[in-house]
Amino acid sequence: MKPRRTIADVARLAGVSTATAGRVLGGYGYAAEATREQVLKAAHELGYRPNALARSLITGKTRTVGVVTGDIQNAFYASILRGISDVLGQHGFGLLITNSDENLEQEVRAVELLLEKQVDGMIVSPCDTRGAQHLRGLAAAGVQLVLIDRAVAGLEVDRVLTDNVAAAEHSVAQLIAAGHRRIGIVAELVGEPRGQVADFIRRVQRGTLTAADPLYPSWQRLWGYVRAHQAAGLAVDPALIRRAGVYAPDAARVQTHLLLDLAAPPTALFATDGTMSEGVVRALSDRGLDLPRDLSLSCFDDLDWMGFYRPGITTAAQPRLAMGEAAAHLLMERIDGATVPFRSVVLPAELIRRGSVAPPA
Amino acid sequence: MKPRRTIADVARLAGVSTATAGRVLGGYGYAAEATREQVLKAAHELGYRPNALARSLITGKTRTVGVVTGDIQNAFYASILRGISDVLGQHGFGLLITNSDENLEQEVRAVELLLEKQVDGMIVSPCDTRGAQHLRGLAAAGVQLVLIDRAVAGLEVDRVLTDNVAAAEHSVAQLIAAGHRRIGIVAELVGEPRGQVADFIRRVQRGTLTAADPLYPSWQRLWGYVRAHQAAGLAVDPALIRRAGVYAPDAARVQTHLLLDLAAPPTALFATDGTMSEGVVRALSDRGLDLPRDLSLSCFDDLDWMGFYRPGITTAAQPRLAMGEAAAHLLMERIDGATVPFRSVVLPAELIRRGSVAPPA
DNA sequence: CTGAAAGCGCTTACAG
DNA sequence: CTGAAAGCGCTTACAG
Repeated sequence: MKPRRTIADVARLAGVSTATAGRVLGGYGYAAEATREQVLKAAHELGYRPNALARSLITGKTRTVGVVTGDIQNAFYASILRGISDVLGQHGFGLLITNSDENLEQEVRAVELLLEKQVDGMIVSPCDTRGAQHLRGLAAAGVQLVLIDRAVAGLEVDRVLTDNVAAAEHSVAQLIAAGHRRIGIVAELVGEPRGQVADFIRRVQRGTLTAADPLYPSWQRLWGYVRAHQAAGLAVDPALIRRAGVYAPDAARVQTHLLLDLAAPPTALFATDGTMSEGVVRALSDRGLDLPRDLSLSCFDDLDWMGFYRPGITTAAQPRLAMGEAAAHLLMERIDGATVPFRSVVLPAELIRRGSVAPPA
Repeated sequence: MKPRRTIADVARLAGVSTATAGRVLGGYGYAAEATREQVLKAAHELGYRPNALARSLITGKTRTVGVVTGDIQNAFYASILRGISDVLGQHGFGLLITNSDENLEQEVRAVELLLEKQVDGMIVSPCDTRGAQHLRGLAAAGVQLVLIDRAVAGLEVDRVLTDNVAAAEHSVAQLIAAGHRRIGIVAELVGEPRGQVADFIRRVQRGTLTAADPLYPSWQRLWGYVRAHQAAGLAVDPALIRRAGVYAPDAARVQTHLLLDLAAPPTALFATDGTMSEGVVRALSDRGLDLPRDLSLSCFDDLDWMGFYRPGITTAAQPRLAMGEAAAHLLMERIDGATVPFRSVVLPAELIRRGSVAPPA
C-alpha cells in the first residue's frame, strides 16, 4: 500500500517550504511563476492529491452538503436528488445522502451523522412538520438548512415547495368541469389523528385554515380538493375521501377498491401523489377498467409510465428536477455567505392533460 | 453563530485532560467509571458533538463510501443505491454519491473528488470496461473498490453482476418456445464500433467469445439472444437487431418503430433493460398495439409499471436492491480488513412471466 | 487509570 | 514573494 503524498513531500522535492507549496497547490496566496512551476512539477511527479480533510479542519468548510429525504428509490426523491446533485456538482461540492423512510428517529440520526461529518449545509424533506427540534438552531450553529417539499411550523429557513393547494384545486376543478359530481380522492394523509379529516374539511370550508399551517403535501392537496368543490357549489362526501395512512402503493390500491365497491361509487378519481397514483392504477388494472370510459382519473406527479399507459394519464406534474435545483441554489447562496431574509420558493405544478379524463358515462 | 464545542472544552469542564476526555468520548482506551460519568455529563451540558474530520485525519478512515453510477434518477441505479445505503447505514457509514452520465470524463472527475474526500472505499458502475486507468491501483493505494453491474478487463476487484447471458437466453428461449421465429431485439450496444455487431454475432456463433471478455450488459444480453437462437437451430437475422447507441428511451422508441416498419416485421420483441423497455412500450403505445395479440414482448428489469401495464409485462427481473446490498457487503468486508482473493458475485435475473407473451397470430 | 506531548495534513497570520 | 511557527480537533504512543 503506497503511502499518500503530502504537501511536505512536494515541498521537499520542489525545494520550497510547505507554506509556499501549500499556496500554489491550494491556490491561495502568491507565488513567483518559477516557484509555482517547480511546485506543480513536483506535485505531478509525486502524484500528489490534496487531502480535503486537513483543509476542511482548518477552514471549517467541507464543500459537502447532506440531504435527507424519505426514500431515494422513490422517483420523486430520485429526481430531486438529481437536481441537487447537478447544481452541487457545478460548484464542486460533494453530496452525502440518507433516507429517513419518513421516520423521525431515522431522520434525527441522519442529521446527526451529517453534522458530525461537518457538512456545510443540508437539504431536508422533514417527516415532522411541527416539532423538528433537531432542525432548529442549525443555521445559528453555522450549518445552512433548506427545506424541500415540506415546511416546518415556525422554522424560518429557505424552502422550496409545490403550490399543492392550487394544483389540487385545478385538478379537481377540471374533473368537475368534465361533469363529475362524485370524485374520489386517495391520499396519504399521515401525521394527524384519524378523526381529523372531518374537522379538517370543516376548517377549509369555514376558511379558518391558513397558509401558515404547516401541512403535509397530501393534506394541502385535500384542501385543494375541498376548495374545488366549494367553488363549484358541490358538497363534499366524506365517503369519497380515502386515507392510505402510509407512503405505499398497496395502501392506495386497497382504498381504491373500497371506493369502487361503494353503493354509489365515484365516477372520477384523484390521486394525490406518485405513490398513490401507482396504487390507484394498480387497482383499476386489477379490475380491467377502461379509462376514461368506465372512470376518469387525474393523478399527481408525472411518472414515466403516465405518458404511455393508455390512454395517457392526466396529471399535475411537479417540477421535481427544478425543485432540487432551486433548493441547491438557495443553499449555495447561503453557504457563500448570503444573509438575505429567508425565502420561500413556491413552484407551480403543471396540469398535463392526457387521455384519462372524460365526461361521466 | 455559537462556536462548536471541542474535546478541550469538555475536558476543562470535567476537570480532566483532553486525552482522557477523548478516550471516553471516542470510546477508545480505559476510563474509571467516575471519570467517564463526569466527562459524559460535561459533554452533554456543552452539547458536544465529535468532529469526524479531526478523527479521520488521524485514523486515516472516514467511514464514508463513494458511489459513482450513471444516473441516480434511473430506477435501476436508484434501487442499487438504496441497497447500498441500507447496508452502509447499518455500519454507520456515510454515502457520497455522484453521477457519471455514462461519460468517462465525468466519471474520472467523480473518482477524483471522492479520493480527495478520502473515502474508505467506492462502488462504481464503470462506463468504460477496458481502460479505466482511474480505477486501477485504487485498492493498492488503500481505497477499496467494488464494481457493480459491469466488469473491467484485467481489473481484479470484487464485483457484483447479473448473469446477463443466461437471463437473456432464457427470455428469448421463452419467446421461441411460444412459437416466435422473428424476434426483434432493442439494445443500447454502446462502446463498440458500429460495424461490430455482425462480427460479434459470428464470434458468439463460433464460440470464440469468452466470459473473460469485459462486455457491457447489453452486449451480454445480445449474446444470450444469439445463443437462444443457436440452441433452437434458428438463424439470426441482423435486420432484427436494433442498436439504440445511448441510454435513452426515445432512442429505443425510434428503433422499435423502425423494426415494426420492416417488410417482414418481428412477431415478438426483446428489450434489454429498463430504459430500452420504456422506449419499446412507448412505441407500442404510439401504435395502439395490443399485447400479446398483435405482438409479444419480453423486457428486462422489473419496473413498477410492468406489473400493472396491461396485460402485465413479462420481464427478466434483476435483483437491484440485492445487488446494491451485496456490493456494500463486499466493500464493508474489505474495509474491515478482509484480504481474501477477489470475489465475483453473479446474481441471477428471474424471469417473471406475466401476460405479454403468447403464440404469434 | 490518567496526563503531557507529539502529530495527522493542511492553512493562516506574521515577519522578513 | 517566501518561510518559520502555530494551530484546526482530534488520537496515539508513552510515561507514570
